[in-house]
Formats: sequence, structure tokens, C-alpha cells
Amino acid sequence: MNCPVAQTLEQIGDWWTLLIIRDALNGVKTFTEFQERTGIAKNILTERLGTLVENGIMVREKTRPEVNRYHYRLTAKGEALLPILIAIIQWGDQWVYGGEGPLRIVDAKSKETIRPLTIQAADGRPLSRAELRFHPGSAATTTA
Amino acid sequence: MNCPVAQTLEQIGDWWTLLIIRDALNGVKTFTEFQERTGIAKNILTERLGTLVENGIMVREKTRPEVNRYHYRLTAKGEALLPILIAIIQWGDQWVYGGEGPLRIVDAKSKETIRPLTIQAADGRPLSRAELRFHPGSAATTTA
DNA sequence: CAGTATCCTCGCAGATACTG
DNA sequence: CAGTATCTGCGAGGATACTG
Repeated sequence: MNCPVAQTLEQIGDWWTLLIIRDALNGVKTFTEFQERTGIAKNILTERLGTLVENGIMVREKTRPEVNRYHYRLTAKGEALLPILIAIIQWGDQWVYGGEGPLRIVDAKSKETIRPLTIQAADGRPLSRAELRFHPGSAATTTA
Repeated sequence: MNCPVAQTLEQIGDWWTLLIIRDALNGVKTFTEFQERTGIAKNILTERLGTLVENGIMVREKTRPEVNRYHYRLTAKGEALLPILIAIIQWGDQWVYGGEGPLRIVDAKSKETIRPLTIQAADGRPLSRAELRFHPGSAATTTA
């Protein structure tokens, strides 16, 4: 499917994959720590991490040259997933937890909760749903 | 899992579900049109639409009182998924298509492409990844 | 610790046929 | 048109045991 939604889902659309990325953004680095936090089976975790590395979303690095310990770290492509995660967290917080969710994302300095993501025109003006269009083809996002 | 990411994925984390929402945001309304656009099997589509309605993301309405034709429409909860979709589209466009993707999201008035989503502090100042913290527990997004 | 290597199952997706 | 109903498979995901 020639659609950025489908293509993105191809790389991160899997349940476990997004949870791995969530944990990575929270500073998790090692295989075992990912495994304990997500509760995923080891073979599945191996495969998911492998795919993430293949897709250039994470890299696998030795912690020290002579020991078999590894860190998984997000690449720039992986870090760029942050807005997706934020959007997901904010939606879940509002619509599942009614604004009282267990997780806040805060400004490190002021400790204040960050704003809901807003959609902005090229000049910075906020746009509502109705002011947006998908191109090309008003109802032709999709497929081929 | 008591985590807004997991909870959100519970409701929209499925491959087909997000594609349905993508199409709904593009104005698709009827069962058959969803089916043709996504290529999903009918029984699966039935189930997915049913779940979306159960979860309050879409509603099913008769087009006219006496005929068995229906429209599926996004609720406010469903429309609120827009930032997630936008974030996904923008990521796919940049990191899969290298900025030359097949889909642009434009300001209906000016026809200009909208900005990449930015993360903002309470005062509107844009925040980088490093300036964010997840609370509570620096590395404790997660679970229970 | 950081994985492989197997085995097993069950549930989801697909296909097809049918209905108001 | 807008679905239900049924069958069927296959493959992702889990559990467990093993390894450098």
C-alpha cells in the first residue's frame, strides 16, 4: 500500500513494538530490561528488536568491547517517533482515563505538563479538523 | 496494563482499525466503501466497526429512517485521533518516503502544507526531546 | 546476561455462501 | 446494499529448555 499510514504501521504498527519504543524513550536499554518491563516472550523480543534495528529505528551496541553486553538505543529516526507517542499518550489520557491518567509528560525545567499537540498552518496559526485537507484527491488518501 | 499507550493501543492498535480511521477522516462513510478501500474481508470489517462503535470512536446511523443504509461517523473521541494520524503521516512521509510521500496534509484555505507537529511547554515554547520528562518515575512510564 | 532453538496452540484473517 | 454465518489454515505469539 502506497500510503504513509500503512508504511508507518508496517514499521511500528505492532503492539509490542510500540511498547518497546515507549520504554526506550524512557531510558530502557538492555534486552533483559525490555523483557521484564513489557513481559514479552524472549523469542518475540529478539525478533522485534531485530526488526527495529533492520529498519534503522534502533541500534545495537556493545557496552564494552570485550563483554557480551549490549545496549539498544534509538536512532534519529527512532527519536522522531516521539510525537506519535505523545499523541497516543495524550489521547489515552483524555479519552480513556478522562484526564486523570497515570502518566504525565512534563517540561523538565518548569515541571509543568506539556500542551496537547496542535496542528498548525505554515504561518503557525492553529488549524481545526475542518480546515484541513488531504491531498491529492479529497477522499483519496489511500492505497494505490 | 495501566499505561495510556497500552490502553490506546487496545482501542486502535490494530492494523485495520487505524486504516479504517484514516479513511473515515477522509470522508468515507459506508460499509461497502470501507471494504473496497481497505480491501479487508467483510466479516473482519464488521467486527472492527463493531468494536469502534462499542468503544465510542464511531457511531452507526441510518441514512434515512425507513431504509437499511447506514453511515459510520467519527465521534468527538474519534476525531480526537487526528493528531495521532497526522503524526504517523508526517513520520512516514519523512522517514519512509524521504519527504516525497504521496500524501500531503494542507491548510484548506492557503493550500500550504501544514507544519510538523511540535511539542510545546505550557507557555507555548517548543520543547526538544531532552527537555521532556515522563512522570511519575523517570523510567517508570509503564505497567503497574 | 543475552540471547537461540523448538514445540505447541489458538485465534485471527481470509474465503465463501447466504439473508433481509 | 449491508451485513451474518461457517469453515478452515497458518502463523504469530507464548512457554520452556538450552547456550556462549
